[in-house]
Amino acid sequence: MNENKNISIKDVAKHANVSTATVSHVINGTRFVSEETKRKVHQAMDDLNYRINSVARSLRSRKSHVIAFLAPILASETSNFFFMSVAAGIQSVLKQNNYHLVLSDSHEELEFEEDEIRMLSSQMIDGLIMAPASRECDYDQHFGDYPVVYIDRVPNNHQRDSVLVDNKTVSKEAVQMLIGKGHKRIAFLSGPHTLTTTEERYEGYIEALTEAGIAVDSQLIRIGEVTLSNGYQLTDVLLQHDPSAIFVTDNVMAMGVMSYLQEKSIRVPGRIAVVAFDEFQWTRITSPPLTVIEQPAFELGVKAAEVMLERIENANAPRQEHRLTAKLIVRQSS
Amino acid sequence: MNENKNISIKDVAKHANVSTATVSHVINGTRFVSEETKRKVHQAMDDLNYRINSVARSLRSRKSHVIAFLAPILASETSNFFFMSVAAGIQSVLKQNNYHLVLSDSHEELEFEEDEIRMLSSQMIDGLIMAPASRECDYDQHFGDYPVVYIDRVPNNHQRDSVLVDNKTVSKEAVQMLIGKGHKRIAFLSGPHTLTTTEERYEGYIEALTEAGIAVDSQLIRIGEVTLSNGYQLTDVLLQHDPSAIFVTDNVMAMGVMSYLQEKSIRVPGRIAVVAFDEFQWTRITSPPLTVIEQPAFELGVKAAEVMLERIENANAPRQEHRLTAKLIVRQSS
DNA sequence: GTGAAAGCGCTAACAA
DNA sequence: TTGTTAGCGCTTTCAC
Repeated sequence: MNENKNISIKDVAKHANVSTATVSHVINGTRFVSEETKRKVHQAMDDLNYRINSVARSLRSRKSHVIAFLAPILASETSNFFFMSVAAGIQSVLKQNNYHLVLSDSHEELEFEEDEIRMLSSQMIDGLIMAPASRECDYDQHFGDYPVVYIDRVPNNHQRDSVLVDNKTVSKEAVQMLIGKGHKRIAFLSGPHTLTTTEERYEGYIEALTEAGIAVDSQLIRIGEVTLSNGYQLTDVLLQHDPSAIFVTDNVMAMGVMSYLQEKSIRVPGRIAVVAFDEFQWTRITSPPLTVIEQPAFELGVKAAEVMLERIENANAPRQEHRLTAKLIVRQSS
Repeated sequence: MNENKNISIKDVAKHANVSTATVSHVINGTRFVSEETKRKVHQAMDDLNYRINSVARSLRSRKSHVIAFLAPILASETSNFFFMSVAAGIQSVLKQNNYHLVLSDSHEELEFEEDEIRMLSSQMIDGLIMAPASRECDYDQHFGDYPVVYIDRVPNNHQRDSVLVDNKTVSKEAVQMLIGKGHKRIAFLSGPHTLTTTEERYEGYIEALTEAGIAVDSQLIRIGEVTLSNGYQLTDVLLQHDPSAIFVTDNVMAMGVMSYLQEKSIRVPGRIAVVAFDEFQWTRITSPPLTVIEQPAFELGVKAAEVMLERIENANAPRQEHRLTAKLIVRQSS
């Protein structure tokens, strides 16, 4: 296929009349080499079309300069965009620091996730950034000897660095905004509380109500599988309890909500106001455009990568937990 | 962090009182080992919590069992979902065959792409599946000594396997459907023809018109940057030329179209019909729900992975070009 | 300023 | 049925 068959550092050394050590040092800048020798080596590398074999390099140096990102990126069209933005953020700082990113999918399922961790652990990675699929799992027993940074969510009782969104604060803010507009019966629609994120959003909702002296009505709280059709059905159920607003903590469910309201010609926000999580392009073209909470996905990735690199530098630095602020974007649906 | 410091095959061998060769063969099933010995070896591996070092394994065996997928996965929230579905398809067959998938982002930019190819080529991959960002580039000079399968699009004059969507046929079908409903002035809105996909869709459009004896009106054809706002603006321009239908070959532009029509309260399909590319969940919740062309993204990935594995098996098999059929989903917008 | 050589953890040819 | 050992391509210590 290509003439770059098996050109090794040895061939380059021979061609340039130097030792392999010198070639290696030229490549890595790890010790002084005279200009003249450098020139010869570069010449030889060009002539032979030499490409470093980073597998051999990793084996010897015990560093791969590869960071893995494990998240439910293939799971659904919504979660995948959030995590892809996170990935883009991670990538941007890794690239600057000469690290590489490997994306790995967890399917949001524990079993898949463990498989991937096993695989990654044997591939020699220098670090793992992950959005755990479960709070309950004891991940530590699966990890290899590399730093781990949790992103977006964390498992219970973990001892690692983490970079999270301040879900509670922004959820509270959103609900308070609704309360400020006179809403008293505010429904809460979300996926199961198996993730710390969902739980935190719930807490924000409860706190806003409580502080405003509004009684929490369990009829207005619905938890269910995160699908469009489930959002649709639960909206139907919720409407029987006469809410004047719905706070949906998931984007896909929000589509279900909107499709229900549209189909039944229920006026938004006249009859019912809607606030949803996540800013996607489609939230601007619903009728009316949606009020949403925009999560700093890219920045989450940037921060996580920064934390990772710091951790690699200094294994003993104190543990960090970062909370990034999300932004409420008020549009016509509320 | 973890007690699995440096357990090698050697430690296992010592612990089990066998040779490293035996351990290796137990792991890989590459030659007969007595049950008794196998048991001892497994025992030792468990005791020591041994994990294979696949870097060493790759170095020695010159196979990594890793396939890379290079595509514009981080570029935009739309393209990314298409390619993530492709990735899921690839993943599903690789997993069954004990291969691993590494996702790599091209940003839809040649420079990024070359960077990634360079990096991948030094990482010892067994194959590369890619959606080239450009038709013009001579990719072959960048590739290493592994098979390459093009997916979704191909560069000019390539000599590789490819797995593509039958864009022309389905586009033609869509336009014919519009013609069948009496439309004569059908607008065509797309991104630049730098990708084979866009070009093929254009050909389908032209062919449908021509065969129906409808003159092609260049005023009804608009090419532009693939963004929501550009879709919005070009719709405004197009409407000055009185089309009764719009065929948009890109999903993000379609959002722009819909947002314009909605904002100006233009009836769909009464005043203007809309057909767009790609089936996303949001296309079901626009008013009215969109008629779209659904690409077999997952199947594309499956096929590409299959072709790749065949190619790895047999480097000299004849070159394959596969065309998968896309599906027109007629909903209320047309 | 540069070279020789050991060895990372594994696989596989050869030997027994 | 199993063991011995060379060597994959690189980095890095030690020596000069």
